[in-house]
Parts: sequence; structure tokens; C-alpha cells
Amino acid sequence: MQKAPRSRATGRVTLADVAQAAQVSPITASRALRGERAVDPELVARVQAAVERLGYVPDPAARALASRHGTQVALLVPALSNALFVDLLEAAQGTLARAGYQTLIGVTHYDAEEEEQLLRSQLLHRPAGILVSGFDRSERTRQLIAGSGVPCVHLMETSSAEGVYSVGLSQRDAGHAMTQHLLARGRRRIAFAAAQLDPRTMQRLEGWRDAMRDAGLHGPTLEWLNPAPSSLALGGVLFEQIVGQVPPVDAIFFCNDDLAQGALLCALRMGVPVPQRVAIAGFNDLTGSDQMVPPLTTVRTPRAEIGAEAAAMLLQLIRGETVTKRCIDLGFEIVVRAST
Amino acid sequence: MQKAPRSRATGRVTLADVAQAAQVSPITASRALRGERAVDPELVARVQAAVERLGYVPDPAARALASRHGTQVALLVPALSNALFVDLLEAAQGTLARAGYQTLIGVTHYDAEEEEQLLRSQLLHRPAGILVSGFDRSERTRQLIAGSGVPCVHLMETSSAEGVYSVGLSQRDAGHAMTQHLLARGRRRIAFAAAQLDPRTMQRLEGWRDAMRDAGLHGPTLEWLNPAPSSLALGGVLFEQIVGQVPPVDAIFFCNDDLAQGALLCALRMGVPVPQRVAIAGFNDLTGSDQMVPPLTTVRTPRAEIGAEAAAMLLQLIRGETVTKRCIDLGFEIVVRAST
DNA sequence: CTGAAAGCGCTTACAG
DNA sequence: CTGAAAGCGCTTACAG
Repeated sequence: MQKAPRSRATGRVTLADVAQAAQVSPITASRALRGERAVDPELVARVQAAVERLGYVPDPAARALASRHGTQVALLVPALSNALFVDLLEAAQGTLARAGYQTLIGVTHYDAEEEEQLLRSQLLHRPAGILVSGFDRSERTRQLIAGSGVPCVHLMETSSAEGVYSVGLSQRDAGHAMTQHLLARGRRRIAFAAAQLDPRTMQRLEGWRDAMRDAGLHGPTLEWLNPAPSSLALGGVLFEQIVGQVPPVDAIFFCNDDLAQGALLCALRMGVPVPQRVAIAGFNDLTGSDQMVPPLTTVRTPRAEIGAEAAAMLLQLIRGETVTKRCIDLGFEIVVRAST
Repeated sequence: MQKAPRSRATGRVTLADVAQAAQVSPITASRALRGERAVDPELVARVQAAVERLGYVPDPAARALASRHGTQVALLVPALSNALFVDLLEAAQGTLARAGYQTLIGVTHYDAEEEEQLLRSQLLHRPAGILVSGFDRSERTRQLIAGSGVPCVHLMETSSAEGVYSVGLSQRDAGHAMTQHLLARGRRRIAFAAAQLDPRTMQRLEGWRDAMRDAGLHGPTLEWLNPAPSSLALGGVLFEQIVGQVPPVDAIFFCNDDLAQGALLCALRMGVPVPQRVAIAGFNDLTGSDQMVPPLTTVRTPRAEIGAEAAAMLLQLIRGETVTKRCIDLGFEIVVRAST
């Protein structure tokens, strides 16, 4: 009598089972399922029928080990406390999930070192693609991405550089447009107040500077840059500081809605009439901005579309399809409400 | 001359390289690294030195394929638009990352069907552990978890049931305590306003009901239950409806801060004095609640601690250690501010 | 267009 | 306490 094979079988239906049922070799079954190379349509049909019948689901670990890449996509965002990135993430995750890819989420906390560590550990899982926020990262992280050979799409900002894929908007132009809006409203002394000071914020600052300079109204005392993390409370603190300035400002353009909402609440507390005494504008059109008293004028950024489009572009790259439009600019919209 | 081996080597340092450098077998190297069984301390030292020297990093895909479980942990949360779950996630992810585990995040959108699909696809990756929000899920999802044999810890709620692991707080008691606070403030007609109507909200409702009944003040017209997703805007809508009720309520206990913040803003718009005309209370102490006008009285839930503790408990289960305290109640705190 | 063989990098089960 | 063999479930590289 033969010794029982020492089986470690997990009980799951394997590709070998499918192949046997379809009466083809495992390789053919594999190719039929992935749509790779030309396989006789009749065999493809037999394989698919067997998959259906047996309820076969590919094993991601085995696939990742055998092939260069698995079925996960690495996504790096600065923070989840900012609703912007939650929207981005959810949209990207949705598109990727529908294509059979899982999302591996890393939160960098705006820290280049942490980003590198996260990416390193994500790379171990052989992701099929990478999604990152913006272009600002350490040289080593950049090299990790390039060296991995894994396709990568950049989110939120745009770049037409060679070999770079991006879906976003011109943060500078958006900053410029909002400043134009305030100028058109007759405001002259327009302060720019920012926190966190991440690259996108600095690009908005540039837009504000250009518009102010063109109008001959720029002055360094109008710039309020605070590297602390953004929050409603900090918005209040900044507002109190700025509104006490002499000569008085007549508008404050906050680099994001968190700050602007905090400023609006602080104005309420202080009894400073908005927009009569000072106009207030924000950025991103986050939840609640339309509920403020008065409702907040802001820049609506199409982050859900950005997340979905970027994921779609990455999917193309993963499949080896040629992407003709390497840089997609989804624009922005100035949402005028009662605060300006 | 021999034919060159057809190598598919990825160039990465493998366990075999480490074993060779340390002059032990790969199995011994593997055991030394995982701390499994007793290995001669001297060999362990040699292996560790080789790991150090060669910069060896284990391949998660290979490990997942060969063993029953990989180095990822599945985490299921209802929504990321609720800051509560972002805090929970970040804390859990931090603890898991420090132990070498990656987090696989699934967002269920409060949908039992979606939860099942997400879990199913996460399970394919052979997670080492599972973290889920609360106890409310479909029977099939429950069976998927049990059938997988993967350890699971429940977040946010508590249960002392046999074989169930949970870290959270008594949502019912928290609802009861906040109602007691309002009663102690002399409020009599206290409405309970809720959205989403997830299980935790319903438990808070129970706490409110018990307190109101004990005080002989409960009435069905005081219950405002709306199944729509929670938002600032909905809070405003509910506030407007409730405040117009006859006879008038003198307090509204909202099931979460989103709603309560929206109500506070709506009160400002309508010119309804809070808390003079009506007191307002929330739940969770989300960002911004302390910045409201007036600042919001709410229940602070220790979600960061819950996330960290739950992850730590899961780690113990993964390592096969015995967990004596299967149910950890981290409590809550009534944060009294000016809105009540 | 199809397949037998080998291999991805680890761990399990068995034996000593 | 240690190891040679086999295997996890897939895909690559080669050959026909």
C-alpha cells in the first residue's frame, strides 16, 4: 500500500483543478484567464465554464510570487484627517476594486522619511501599480519607484515632464483665480494665510503672489505662513492675528477650508462681520463649507474625478496599454458664496 | 559545458542566501527568524548577523503562499468620511505596522453586502488577522470569518460572549450618561435625533430611552430617526424640524457631532439662542466641536486607544498567545461645553 | 496555438 | 535541536 502523500492542500479550488475540468494544461488555463496571447476561443470557453462551475478564484499570493506583480496597488496619501484625501482614496479604490485590484493604503503624515518606509514595505508586496500624491518626495523614494519598474501615477498636481504620469489640476492657477475673484470684488489688501505648507499650498501661494503683484498690491506683510498642521483651531488663531493687523486687511484667502471654517467661527465669536469688514475665502470645498455662517467661498477641486481618472490611467499602464495623454488637468471651479 | 539554468531570480536576497552565509539550512534560518521552536542561540546569532549583513527582507508573498497566513491584517470600517473611523484606523495601523503587519483597508459604506464582498477579497490574501467595526453583519460574513480560522477582534462595541474578542465602550451607557447630564441641567423635553441608524446609534438611542423613561419623560414624539447618511446639512434640517415642534423641546441630543455641528450652525442662521432656548449635545467629540459657537457638549470616545488596544489584542491572538481579557471596555467621557 | 518542466521564496510535515 | 524533501498555487521561459 502506498504511503499517503503529505498534503498541505488548503482545500481551495486551484488552477490545476480548473485545467483538469476543462481538459487543458494549467498553462493554457492560466493564459485563457488572463487573456494573454492567443488561445483557441473554444478552449477559452471551456476554461471559463470550468471556472464558473468550480467557483475558482485565483490565489493572489501565488500569482504575486510567480509573476513579477500581484493584484494590489500601493496608494500613498499625506493624511486621512483631510477629507480631500479620503475622497481621492475612495474614488481610486472604487475604480481599482472594479478591475480586481486591492488598494494598499499608506499614510505619510507629510513626512518624507515615513513615505519612504511605507513605500519600501508596500513594494515588498509587489504592487502592480503605485499612486502617489504630488511630486514632492525624497530622492531615495523617487529612486525606489523608478527602480521598482512599477508604473506610477501622480495625483492632485500636473506635470508634462517626460515619462511622468499625472492627474490633477494647476494649484497655482486655482490660487490665482481665487485672488482674481477677490480683486474683482474690490478687495485690495488681501492676505494669504496658510498652514502645513505642503507643496500644493505653496503653489497656491504663488498664484496669489502673481495676481497681487500684477495688481500692484503685493506686500510681504500680507503673507501668513505657519508650518503647523492645519486645523479649525489654527484657522481661528490666524484670523485673530490677521484681523488685528494695521493697516487692516480687507480679505483673507486661506489655503484650505479647515482654516477658513475656523476663521469664520472665530469671526462669529469676535463679532467681526464677514464679509463686510473682511472677506474670507478657502480652498477645496470640504464638507460643511456650505453650512458655515456665512457660507464659505472656496475653490472646488474635482478630487473624486482625479482619483477615478488616475486609477483608470494606472490600470492602462499596468495592462501595458499605451497612454497617450500622460497629463490630465481636471481643472477647478470658484464657488462663490456669501463670505466674499 | 552545462546549459545555463533558466533563472527567474528577482535579484533580491533570499532566505537561502542568508542560510548559506550563516552556514545553516534554510529551515533553521527560517525558524531562527520567526523565533519558532528552540534553535541553538549561537545559530540564531549567526543567522541574524547574516540577515544584517545581507540586508535580507522576507518576501510576504512567499510566506503567505507557504504558510497559512501572510503579514497583512484586514480592517473593515463603515466609512472614512466619519473622522471617528479615520482615528481608529490610524491608531490600529500604527500598532500593526510597528509589529511588521500591513493593513488591508475595506470601506463598507454601512452595507452588509459590500462588507461581505470586501472581506471575501481580503480573505484571498490570507490575512493574519481581522479587525471589524461592531457586531452587526450578515450571517454569511460571520461564517466567512469563523470559517477562515483567522483571529478577529471587534471594535467600538463590547461583548462578553464566549470566544468573541472586542475593544470598545458601552454605547448604550454613553447615551444614557449624556441624557442624565441634560436632565441634571434641568432639561425635560429632550429630543433624540439620529441619522444613518447604525447599530451604535441605536444603542445610544436605547441609553437615552432608558434615562428618559426612568425620569418619566419619554415620549415617541421626541424620537427623530432618519436613515439618511449623517452630515452637517442634515443636522441643520433636523434642527429646523425639531425646533419648530409644539410643545417645544428644550434640548436635542444628536447621535453624533456632524449632526450637532450642523444644528449649531443652523441655530446661528435662524437666530435661535443655544443653550437658552434649546440645549444641543453631540457624540464622539470630532474635530471642530470645540470651535463651534457655542462650543459643543459631547461624548468623547477613546477611538485612538480602541484602535491601538484592539490591534495589540489581535497581535496576541495571531501569535497564539492566550488573551485573558477578551473584552476591553475603554469607557467614555462627557465633555461639557457651552451648548448645554 | 499549446504544453512539460522549472521555478518564484518561503514553510510544513516528517524523520532523526 | 537540525535538516532533506516536498509543497503552497501560480507563471515564465523554452520548445514545438
